[in-house]
Amino acid sequence: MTEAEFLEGYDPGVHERPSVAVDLILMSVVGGRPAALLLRRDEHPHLGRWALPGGFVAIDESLDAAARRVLGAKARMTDAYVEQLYTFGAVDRDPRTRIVSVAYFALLPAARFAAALKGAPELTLAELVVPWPGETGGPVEARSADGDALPLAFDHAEMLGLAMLRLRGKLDYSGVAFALLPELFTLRALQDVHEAILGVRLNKPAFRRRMLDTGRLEATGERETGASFRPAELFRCRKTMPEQE
Amino acid sequence: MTEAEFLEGYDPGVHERPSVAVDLILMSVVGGRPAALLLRRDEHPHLGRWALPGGFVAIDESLDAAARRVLGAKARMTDAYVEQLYTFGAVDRDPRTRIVSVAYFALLPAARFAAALKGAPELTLAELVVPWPGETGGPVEARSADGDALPLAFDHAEMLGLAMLRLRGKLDYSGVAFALLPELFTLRALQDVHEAILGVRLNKPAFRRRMLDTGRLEATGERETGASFRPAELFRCRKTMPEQE
DNA sequence: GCAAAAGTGTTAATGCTACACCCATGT
DNA sequence: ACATGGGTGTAGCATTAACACTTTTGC
Repeated sequence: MTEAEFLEGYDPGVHERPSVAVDLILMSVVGGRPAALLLRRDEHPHLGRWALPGGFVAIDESLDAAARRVLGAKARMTDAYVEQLYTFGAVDRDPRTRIVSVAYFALLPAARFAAALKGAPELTLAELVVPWPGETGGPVEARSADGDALPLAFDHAEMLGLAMLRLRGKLDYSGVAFALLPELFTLRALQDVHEAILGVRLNKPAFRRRMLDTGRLEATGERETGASFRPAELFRCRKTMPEQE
Repeated sequence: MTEAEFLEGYDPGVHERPSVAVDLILMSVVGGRPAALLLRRDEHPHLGRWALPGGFVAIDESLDAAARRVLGAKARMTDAYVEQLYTFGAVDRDPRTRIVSVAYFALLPAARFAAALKGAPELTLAELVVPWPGETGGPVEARSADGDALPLAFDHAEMLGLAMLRLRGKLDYSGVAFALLPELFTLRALQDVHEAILGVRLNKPAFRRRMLDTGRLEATGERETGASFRPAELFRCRKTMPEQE
């Protein structure tokens, strides 16, 4: 029997299958703090709690494609830095039925974050309360702009915690920071992003030199405008795609 | 309507669902080289090629539990360091039907690796051919002890590549190296593991000091036996579980 | 001129590399 | 005694942290 003949007669069987979903952690740094976009659940289960945007994976759709589809449908976004984070598969993580969820994070510059909020008013900006320092990747709390706690649905607090941990880990060797900044940015803005994610204050001269020495930055000669003091030079990330993993 | 009433009446629906599987990368360092255990496929598809041990996730079984079940069933192993690696979800990754596969890796000391091979003779030891240096986490080739190429089934070469990359990344901050060594080990053995995974030669005195300074090692006072030269001291990893992620 | 933040130079501390050397064991 | 690898000390080099300082803009 050839492989083609085998496939012809293959019966996928009837064992019960879990549903497969993707959940999207739309992240940015807003006002010097890490933030994510959440949806208020208006149905059971976890009615009234806050959840990550997500959706089921179609049978003819790859996981990555599903993540991008959700990005477009829920946040009206096309291009963004998207990366798979972790797959959550506890049996009772969703009380309705068995759902295995592949968590992705998408990194957005603050401006496009705000635009997404405008274009999709059902989304809410949540500031992430990360237990600095020495955090372990455990659950992270969310808080509204007013400071109110936003109780999270399902295992989404764990997802946010893991996303923060991954981000921290990749910060200094993989251009993720640039995905959180506009095309042109100042070194100060880059430092702010690093400080927000790491949760520590960094030394300015050391940080500048470290960044410039990586060779990933390209000076534009342009200057920031609008400040009432010396305008900072604008840089651009050299065209090396932030490599996966 | 309360949440309980909602769940009572919930209909999981009839949308077509992918199968969910786990694949297990059983890794060790054997003879100074990274190695994994593979199974020869004796059925279509990919008949005659080499595959990672795996299995479908049952409807009432968490992903982690499925990985441990496969570990026990295919390798007659109970305790090992097991960690989720990545989830592979391309539509056509398996020609039979849509299968989303969650890859895990399990790290074993060389001795238990050999024991697994004995207890499960259908397994084959494969040496991993990693393109040093500057590898990107791309596909990795496997080779038998005799040096013959072992063509891999499905996307398992990508899984092996990603496992090597992850291992490399976690080596210096997360006790993964200790999971590849027996309970008691010499500093030379620890260095051999590091060199095998990183693919570079390390400086002996610097490596010793770096390891001792971490505080993760505990001197036992015991000595290695059987060598025809000065016996090395045996160390133990201090009881801090190798932290996840 | 003053305030505020950009940007630069200089020094100190730290960690790593390389090499040399001594130590302990079996033959 | 010697060969072999374990183990330690020291000096040189590179990277990084910390501080002080100069520069440039708006008011």
